[in-house]
Amino acid sequence: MAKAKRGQKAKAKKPRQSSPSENEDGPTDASKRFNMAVKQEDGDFAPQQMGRKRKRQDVPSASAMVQKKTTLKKEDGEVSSGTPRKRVKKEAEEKIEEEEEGPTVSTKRKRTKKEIEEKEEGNTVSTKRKRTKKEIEEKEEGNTVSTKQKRTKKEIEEARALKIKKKEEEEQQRWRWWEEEKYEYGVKWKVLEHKGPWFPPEYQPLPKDVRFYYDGQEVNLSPAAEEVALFFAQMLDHEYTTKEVFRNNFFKDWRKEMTHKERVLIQDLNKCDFGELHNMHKQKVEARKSITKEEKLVIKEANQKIVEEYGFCLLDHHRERIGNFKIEPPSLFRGRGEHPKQGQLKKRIWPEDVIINCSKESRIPEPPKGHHWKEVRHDNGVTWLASWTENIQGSVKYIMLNANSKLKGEKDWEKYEVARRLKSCVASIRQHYQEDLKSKQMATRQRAVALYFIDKLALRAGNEKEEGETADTVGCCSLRVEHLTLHDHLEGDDWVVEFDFLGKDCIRYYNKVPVTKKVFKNLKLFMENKQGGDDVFDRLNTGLLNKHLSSLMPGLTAKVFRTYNASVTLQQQLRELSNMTNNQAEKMLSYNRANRAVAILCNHQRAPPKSFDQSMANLQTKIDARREQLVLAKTNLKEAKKEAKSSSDPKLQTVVERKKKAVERCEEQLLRMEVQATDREENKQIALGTSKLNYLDPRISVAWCKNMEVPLDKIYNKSQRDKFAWAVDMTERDFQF
DNA sequence: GACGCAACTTAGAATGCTATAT
DNA sequence: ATATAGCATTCTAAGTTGCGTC
Repeated sequence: MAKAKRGQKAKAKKPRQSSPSENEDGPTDASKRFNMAVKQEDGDFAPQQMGRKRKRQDVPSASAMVQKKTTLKKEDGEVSSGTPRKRVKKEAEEKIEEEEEGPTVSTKRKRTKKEIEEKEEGNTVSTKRKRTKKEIEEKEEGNTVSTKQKRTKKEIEEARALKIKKKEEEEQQRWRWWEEEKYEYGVKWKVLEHKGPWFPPEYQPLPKDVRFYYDGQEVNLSPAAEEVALFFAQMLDHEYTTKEVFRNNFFKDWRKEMTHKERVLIQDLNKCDFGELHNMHKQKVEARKSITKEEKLVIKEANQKIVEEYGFCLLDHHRERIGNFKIEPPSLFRGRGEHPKQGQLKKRIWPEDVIINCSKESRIPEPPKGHHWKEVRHDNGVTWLASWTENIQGSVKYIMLNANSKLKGEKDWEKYEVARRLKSCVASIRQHYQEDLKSKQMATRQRAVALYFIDKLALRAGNEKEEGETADTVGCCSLRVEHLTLHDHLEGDDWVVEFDFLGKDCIRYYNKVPVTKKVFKNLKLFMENKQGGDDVFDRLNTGLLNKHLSSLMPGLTAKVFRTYNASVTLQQQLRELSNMTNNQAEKMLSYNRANRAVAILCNHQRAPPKSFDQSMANLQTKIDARREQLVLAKTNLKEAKKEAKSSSDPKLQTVVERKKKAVERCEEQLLRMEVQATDREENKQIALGTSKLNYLDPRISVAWCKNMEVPLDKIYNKSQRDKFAWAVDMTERDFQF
């Protein structure tokens, strides 16, 4: 069934071939401009945000990159507050460039202390550590009973020993797969054994006193209908349940789960009263919050048991953690953005739906009692342990290994090696697509412009999507005319392309980019005589693009450019921003700034935290209070000065000094808080984690830590260190991406 | 070369946990 | 002792890519 795809290439009107003269740019400013950009560093064409744009921030009239990329999501007709906010943001950013350390210092300091303690005392349970700390204090005060002291000392020692032992054990157990020879192509493992996935518990019907009403009348729902009703009731506080599409999809699927009788009765969602179900759920959540320590421990231990049993597998004689060993429980589908399928029932997965993959000679996992697997296969050409087909999109879901596993790590390493290979040939590739901008073939020109965007702006490839199956999002190749606005001149720049579209996860990409004359002219040509809904690149798709790329360099695809430009940007920014003479907090600041530059380049955003406005307001009241305090301190100082002048008492002079100090301290604190506020505002919508985890070659960071003498755990937490163990182990300080 | 699907990476939101502030 | 903030972890949706098929 060939469903209509948005922007059918065949339908799009064929743009006429341009005459050569029309596109002959000649050695104009355009090419000079481009060359300038190309010349960034090591002959690298620095990506737009960090290269050209960032530089231009210094020019007063130029607006900062951050502000250009307005980050609001386009949802529910929420209008992105473009300009007014931008101004604020720009000032904010400039300040941060100088002062960001305020908040960073404080949080970092805290962590440092904590971590030092961890190091010294061993990886003890927090309660233990707390007690120890307390007791040390008591000891210092000389208030403690001697027996207690002794125990404390002993405890500390024991804990320390335990930690060291544990660390050693961990190190010893770590599979140093990166020192082993790789398997032949296509072979992912030789032996794979596991227990199969963990299944969520079956539905437990509600107690009788929790009732559902239809049209004011109590209805005793069948278990199947009740389960689905509860999914909806649990979400009542969520915005989803107010959306028309969500409600309709839910209601339609819910009715499918009803008995005939129920279906006849329940015809209108608006007449459904889920109040008691909703309240029960809320109470449960509350109850969970206020349980005792003991109960918490019991739950924790039960969870640990599950992890112990199902959370690991044996891969080629090494115990490896599984990333997602739990079968996804049934629920209402929560698509991102305006997803046409939001609210549909995501059905319960039974063992009968699940395919198991393991080695022949291993112990085959046992299906839950009374059930059987859909299939057991032994395919060592794939990495998954189990899979099932999900009912919303009909796509396959997999159970795979954790990021710290060999299978994932090796692939990750490979990814960065491919990106590094791109580094050595990126110059010629750029030259190549510059040439292609003048091609007689429309398809070639389109490919060249698309590549230019992918390289310069780190856009994703942009596959075609089936209309009506997913939210309407695009990437580079699937850009439509309505997503671009061409400006011959804009804000002092020539040939500016204004991008405004929803990308992956319905994250808005908004950017105004000065491009070369050739690119600009080509775009005009591509968009000529087209409607807003037509594809800009009607002769291009990701397959064609990637085919071309792989002919330029083995393994090269569109997404390699993202990895490459992200990593290169990090390295360059680190070199530019960090300084050995800085203190640790300042070094951390430069690292985070470099990281942030990449996040901006890759357009990694998050929704502002729920409590954002509140915590912002709290901070503001603190600032106001401090400000008042400062005024008071200043008047006090004046008074003191006056008195000191009119009297010859030398004591008064010291009073003046003291008051002066107080004013200074107050000013300092005020500044720090203001910077913190600015920083928080700035980071409101920027997510650093994704780039750190997926785009930045960890060896750059490891080498930086070594060179800067910053402990690695300042930039990578435990799981990140585990994921990047290969890089931590092999990277020397002279590593260059 | 278009298409569909399998397999895998990348993504932000939701939730959980812990240290710190009150 | 409790509330809160902020980071870590979990969850699963949403991308990219390659391959087989016609």
